[in-house]
Amino acid sequence: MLDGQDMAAVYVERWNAAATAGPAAPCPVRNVLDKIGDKWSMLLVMTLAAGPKRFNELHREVPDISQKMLTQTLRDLQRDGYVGRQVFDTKPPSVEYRLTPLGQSLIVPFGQLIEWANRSFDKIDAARADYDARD
Amino acid sequence: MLDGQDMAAVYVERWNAAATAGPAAPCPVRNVLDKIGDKWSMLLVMTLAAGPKRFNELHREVPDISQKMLTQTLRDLQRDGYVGRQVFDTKPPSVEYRLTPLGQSLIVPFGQLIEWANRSFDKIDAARADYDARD
DNA sequence: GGTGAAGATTACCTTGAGGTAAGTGCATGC
DNA sequence: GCATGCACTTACCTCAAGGTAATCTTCACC
Repeated sequence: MLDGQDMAAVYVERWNAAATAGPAAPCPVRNVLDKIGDKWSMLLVMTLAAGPKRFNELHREVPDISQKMLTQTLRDLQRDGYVGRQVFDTKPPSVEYRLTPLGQSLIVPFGQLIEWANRSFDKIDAARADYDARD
Repeated sequence: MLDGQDMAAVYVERWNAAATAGPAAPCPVRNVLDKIGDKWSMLLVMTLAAGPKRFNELHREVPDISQKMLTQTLRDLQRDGYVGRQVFDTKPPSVEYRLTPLGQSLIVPFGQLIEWANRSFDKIDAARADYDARD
């Protein structure tokens, strides 16, 4: 297990390597961070963590997402191998989405981050109030 | 320690709580995710993990960032309590940025994510090639 | 008196993520 | 025959993140 400094070095190094290699060779870290940073990917992954769901079922559980973004985010997650899509030949055809093993494995480190966020939010909030109080 | 399902439940629940409470009550997770997802915050945090640095020193180590974004990202990180800013009364005045204990504590869960990303990129890449091969 | 470094700030512009709203094809229920 | 549900697709629009480039102030050096 790496410590903080080594981790930082690996990250910065990889990043710079990708930057000098041009946009054709994307940084693995940036790649994952883009998914994590976008508005819906991780919410869908976490929603699917409870088990496989169908399109409209997902839409009901995450009501704020538009159909367009639900389709698009699901496609992206599928392309990257985080979720699998299975069409059942019923009438009307139904489609089921479920996490792949890769998608499930993301939940572990992402979960650590969630825990950190929940633990630390008080401090962040206090820091903000403090900062804003000094003009 | 929570397992995947519980983690998911906490995340989705918090998210929904924040959504129904309106934009006035932001989700702690989204809050942290926004920093992690933006283009420069985590790169600066990781660069500062190696030790305190001055403004132009940071600019030299992260050459792709514009002065504007360096200033702005540093301000945001400072406001949230991730980094501290110390002005030395030399001539010309020099300014030093360093991680706070809160900022240092972020490196742990974030580092797990970096390791996951590096470990998993081959699979993601393979999944993409596979997906793209099927039109 | 001109140049350069440090640490910014400002005005302006581009790009793309995401939202809105409408439409599609097919089937069942009333 | 009309409405409704499912799983999308398409066209259009908005807004904010981020980039570019110029400018500022203070001091030291030559």
